[in-house]
Amino acid sequence: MAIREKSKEKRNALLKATLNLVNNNGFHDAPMSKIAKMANVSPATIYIYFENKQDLINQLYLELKISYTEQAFKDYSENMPVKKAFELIWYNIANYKLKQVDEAWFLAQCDNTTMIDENSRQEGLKHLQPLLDLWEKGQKEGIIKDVSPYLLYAYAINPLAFLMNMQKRELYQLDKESLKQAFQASWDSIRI
Amino acid sequence: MAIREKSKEKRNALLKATLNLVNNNGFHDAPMSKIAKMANVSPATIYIYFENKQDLINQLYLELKISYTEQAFKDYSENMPVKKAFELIWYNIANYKLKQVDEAWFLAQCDNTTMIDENSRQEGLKHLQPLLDLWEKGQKEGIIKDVSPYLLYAYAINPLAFLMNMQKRELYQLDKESLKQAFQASWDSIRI
Amino acid sequence: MAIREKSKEKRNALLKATLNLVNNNGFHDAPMSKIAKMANVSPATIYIYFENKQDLINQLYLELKISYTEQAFKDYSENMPVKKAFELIWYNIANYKLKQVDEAWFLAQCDNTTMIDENSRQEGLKHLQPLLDLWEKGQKEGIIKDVSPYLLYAYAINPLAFLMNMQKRELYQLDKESLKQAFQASWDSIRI
Amino acid sequence: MAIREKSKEKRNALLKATLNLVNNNGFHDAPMSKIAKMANVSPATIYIYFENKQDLINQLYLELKISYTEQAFKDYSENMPVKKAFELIWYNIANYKLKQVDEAWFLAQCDNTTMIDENSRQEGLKHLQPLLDLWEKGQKEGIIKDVSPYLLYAYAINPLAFLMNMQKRELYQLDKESLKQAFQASWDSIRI
DNA sequence: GATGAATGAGACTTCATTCAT
DNA sequence: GATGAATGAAGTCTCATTCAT
Repeated sequence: MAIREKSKEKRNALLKATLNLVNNNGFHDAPMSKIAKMANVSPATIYIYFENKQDLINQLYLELKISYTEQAFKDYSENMPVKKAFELIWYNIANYKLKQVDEAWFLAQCDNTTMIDENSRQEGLKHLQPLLDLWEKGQKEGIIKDVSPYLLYAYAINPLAFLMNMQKRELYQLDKESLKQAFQASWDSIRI
Repeated sequence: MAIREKSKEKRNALLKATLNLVNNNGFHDAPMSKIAKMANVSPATIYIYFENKQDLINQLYLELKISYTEQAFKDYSENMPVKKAFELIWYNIANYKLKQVDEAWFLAQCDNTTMIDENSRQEGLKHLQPLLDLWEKGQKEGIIKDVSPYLLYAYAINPLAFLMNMQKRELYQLDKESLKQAFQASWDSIRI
Repeated sequence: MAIREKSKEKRNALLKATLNLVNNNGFHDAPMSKIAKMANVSPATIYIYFENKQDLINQLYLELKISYTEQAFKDYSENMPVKKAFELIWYNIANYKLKQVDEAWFLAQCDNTTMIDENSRQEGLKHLQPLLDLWEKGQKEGIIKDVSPYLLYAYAINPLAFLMNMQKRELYQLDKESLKQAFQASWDSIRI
Repeated sequence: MAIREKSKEKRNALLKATLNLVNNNGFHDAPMSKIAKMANVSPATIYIYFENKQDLINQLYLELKISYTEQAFKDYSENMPVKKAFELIWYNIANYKLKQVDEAWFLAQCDNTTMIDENSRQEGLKHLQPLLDLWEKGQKEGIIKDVSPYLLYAYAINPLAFLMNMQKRELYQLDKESLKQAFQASWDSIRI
């Protein structure tokens, strides 16, 4: 009665292969056949783990988004002082984008593209709530500008994506010093 | 000349159709046949005006990029005071992204994707030189932080792309007041 | 014996599932996986009971054909008078087609299609021999037209398949009265 | 401005190839690739002439059905006496089934199968109306049994399909004499 | 015996591009 | 220059069957 079980390994290999191919070749030219080959399975096997290509992409997106936000709020607790807390989260995010370049790059592509279902996108957004809460707290304390959280995000967090992009293209080097500069800019843009 | 005019019309119709289809359906699912249909020409006709699909996309990208930077430096002259000049350029860019949403959205997709040749991308970057020069001037005058122009761009300009994205998704409204807030954040992040 | 019983159950479930799927979806779109699911077994299990898909279909066909002819000759004995005997058999067949619509419909599909091996088809034909013998007897007695048994079958029996077909499509209603009419037509067509 | 036009020839070659393949191999195992090869075109070409496989089958069905009924009513005029008229139509149909064996066999498959859309089937039925009208006339004149036209069709016409089937399997030979016998049986079954 | 995972072959269909007019 | 037909190559996905437990 013991049978082969769906292996987490294979699933992960497929997700990883998808990530690599989409990153290097774009969503177009990341055919299922190549994904299968890269993951060392038959094309048909993909459909045991995922409903179809869209589902594969969606699941990858969600999984990465979750891992991303997990990292973002590592060591964070709600009763830290606002600036300290922001700094922590900011560096967490920066580190994620620096160390998990491929994952970050994939997420950026999804956010600027029609690749992802609106549903999955919505789902992915939810996980940032604690940061929004933190900003609200900061606004109440008179530390942070009283503007839309979207504006805050645009200046405090999103520029990291651009910098990472430039680094990936070897136009810019994100070292310790420039990280400090970047953080300073982020903070200056949102603090009162 | 009548013929040349007519040709220009067809070429433009093709570029416009491409823009629309890529924006709405993504680069995948923007087949040449649909582009042709939308531009009211035969698929074969596309190949009179463009070498192939990649060339079509590249040319569209460059054309938009040029129009974008033209707008960006409208009314700008090198001997304006730095902050005034920056404000002018910033609002020029903001207006472009607000009014030519589709064009701006297409450019954003290109910048976060493998759609475009590295060549064309380089080519597109050149046109921003005057802004870089302005920043350098500001740095010499001690008005602007002494950091990489990429960092300055990441904070001063790039956030607009994010805000526009949110506005397109109807999550955020870019009105006069919020534009003012955005400009303030931009300026705060790069000024000394 | 418990095991053998259980096995018989599974085999029957598979045959039944095949019947249903082929009837509703057609031979195409009756994949082994769906058959398995409908019979609540694993796809692999099918291959314990049947050699392959063709074998499954063939066996189903033969089984139904046997059950069909069993019904056809229920209560029949060779020394009944010809017309009485024919009436008995005719109504037996009619009842089968009326009550076991699905089975009858499946058989009709097989008889008009490449689904079935020529072998199995031959095998299925054999079981009608008693009817042919009856006709021969009737011919000798000068009651039934002296023509090929195929012709007799075409007029005496086969029309029931068409009527059943129409009934299945809800274009025609086979009630007591119309059965009587049909029998009369059958008899008129073959009697001298 | 003159361009290649969709050729009737190619369309016909495709329909013919489909007919042959479906007849010989069944609807399953009549893949588009084989159809294309048999018609000497590229698989992609099929989709210029037909929307998809279902459409190809549907169109083939309708075309054959029309040609079938055209033949059926050849030389027929409404003011012929009932029996003469019936005989004419009956022989027209018989001849069609004898001479256009493949076409007739394909139609029979469609009528006993899920291959065809219910829509196309309905469409195909319409064309038999004149025969129904003839029967109604015969009933008013007291020549033909006062029963449902479906019953009349089942006995007067449908047996030909069975006989043709047997002939195709070389179990029965439909020569002049047996045709006469068959017509007699048809007439006996429906006349008063 | 029974199973769910796994798969190679192949199904239908689409696409960028070329052909022939 | 302009076209619609035509196509080879390739894409996504399904299927009958086998594997490994």
